[in-house]
Amino acid sequence: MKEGPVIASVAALLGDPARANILTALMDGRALTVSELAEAAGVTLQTASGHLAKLDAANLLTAEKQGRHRYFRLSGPDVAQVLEALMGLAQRTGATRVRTGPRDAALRSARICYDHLAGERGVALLTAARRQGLIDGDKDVTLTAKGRAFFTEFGIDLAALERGRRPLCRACLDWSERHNHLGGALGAALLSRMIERGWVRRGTGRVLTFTCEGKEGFEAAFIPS
Amino acid sequence: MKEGPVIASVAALLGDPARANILTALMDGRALTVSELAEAAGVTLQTASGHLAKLDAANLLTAEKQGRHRYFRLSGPDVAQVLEALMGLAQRTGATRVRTGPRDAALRSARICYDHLAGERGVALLTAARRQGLIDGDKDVTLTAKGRAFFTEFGIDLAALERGRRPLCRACLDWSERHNHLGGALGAALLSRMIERGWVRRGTGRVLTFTCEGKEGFEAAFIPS
DNA sequence: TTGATGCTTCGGCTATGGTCGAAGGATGAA
DNA sequence: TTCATCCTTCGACCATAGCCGAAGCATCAA
Repeated sequence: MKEGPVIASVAALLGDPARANILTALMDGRALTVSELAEAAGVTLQTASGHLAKLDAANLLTAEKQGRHRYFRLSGPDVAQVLEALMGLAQRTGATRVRTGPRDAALRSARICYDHLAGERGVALLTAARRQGLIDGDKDVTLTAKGRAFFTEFGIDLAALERGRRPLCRACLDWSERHNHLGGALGAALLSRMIERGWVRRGTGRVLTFTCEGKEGFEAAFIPS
Repeated sequence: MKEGPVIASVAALLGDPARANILTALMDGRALTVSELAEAAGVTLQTASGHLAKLDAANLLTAEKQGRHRYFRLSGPDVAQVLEALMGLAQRTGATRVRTGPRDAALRSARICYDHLAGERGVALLTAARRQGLIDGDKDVTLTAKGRAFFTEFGIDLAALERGRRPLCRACLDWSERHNHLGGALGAALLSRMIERGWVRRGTGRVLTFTCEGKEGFEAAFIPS
């Protein structure tokens, strides 16, 4: 009887269309200004400002002032994770409209979830990494010795990542697939490295597109023989 | 810009205190009548009826008529999973009040999540099972050959479970711990079997209490030597 | 200083929706 | 049939909160 309101206050924040738009706009992990978010949400500046104040007060967002601008970002990957879970639920329960545009297909194929790879490619990555014995475990996904060697070879400074506060590996449920993909510091580093290598390019919004070279490299590296 | 409202409609349903109370009351997987839910939510019968109609229309609940009564239950484990995720988020962001009563401690120790074991014990179970090589994998958790033998020995009819539609193993994120516990048909069967064996008893609400015998048996079976 | 830009606050309008009393089925018991 | 129980529907009330126009700060540029 007592825990209902606890979740209700959070859920109510996600339950307003304007705020939901703001949050989904931030799901790619970037920080956006108030004006940008107002446009994304389809409301005026004042209205957006009000919503952002509430989301900030609830610690779902963090604000950062830079000159005349104020940048907002999600306060953590777990916020994005809850949003993805809600999308999944909305999909199963049929609340979602049937959107089969090309943009949607692109999103399902590969997209950013906060700061790491999600979609078919993201799930494929984690699945392959497990099959090859690079990664082990269930939720507290851990790196095997073989995995450490592999990712170091791939160009990732694991020691640096481990100095940070953020967990190295983290499983994150994918809304379009129904499996996990790899989040955490390693997931983020992997995506940056892929972008660096020219394997993948950021499109508009959350869309990621793999280059030809990227597809080949991806498969050669993670799905050998 | 388009997916915001999709999640908003679901989130808005969870965002009303009365409805959130109803849903958390159902998180133990049991089916409850309208009157019981009205009392749990602290509203009158008419009000609850209205809320239930909405939740039903959104496919978050399923209704079942039995004589003069109408029983509602969650439409699936994923609903409970989203609720747990929201509780976790609420906790991290500080929306939750500090509840450190004995009931809360009991809940953290062991509780029902829809129909399987959650809390410290639930996480310990999955962790131990992985360590012993009974279970393998990340999200699509799978049973190893060793695991099949073990759980059959434990008194679970795996073949019967596999005839059902429900996935055998499923990882479910725990809100109090920050790890996964075991859901799915196997998770449910395990809990029933533990209750059958007198290892664990249902308390009020979602609380589960391990008997002395249960603690010993649990540790002997899952955390040997 | 003056002006422009980005954001916040204030005030008032409006609509949405949660709430309950009262009345109306539906089911089961006597 | 008659009555009691469980639930749903209707109607009306009311509070919450989303929305925008207008005005007020804050920052930067010239």
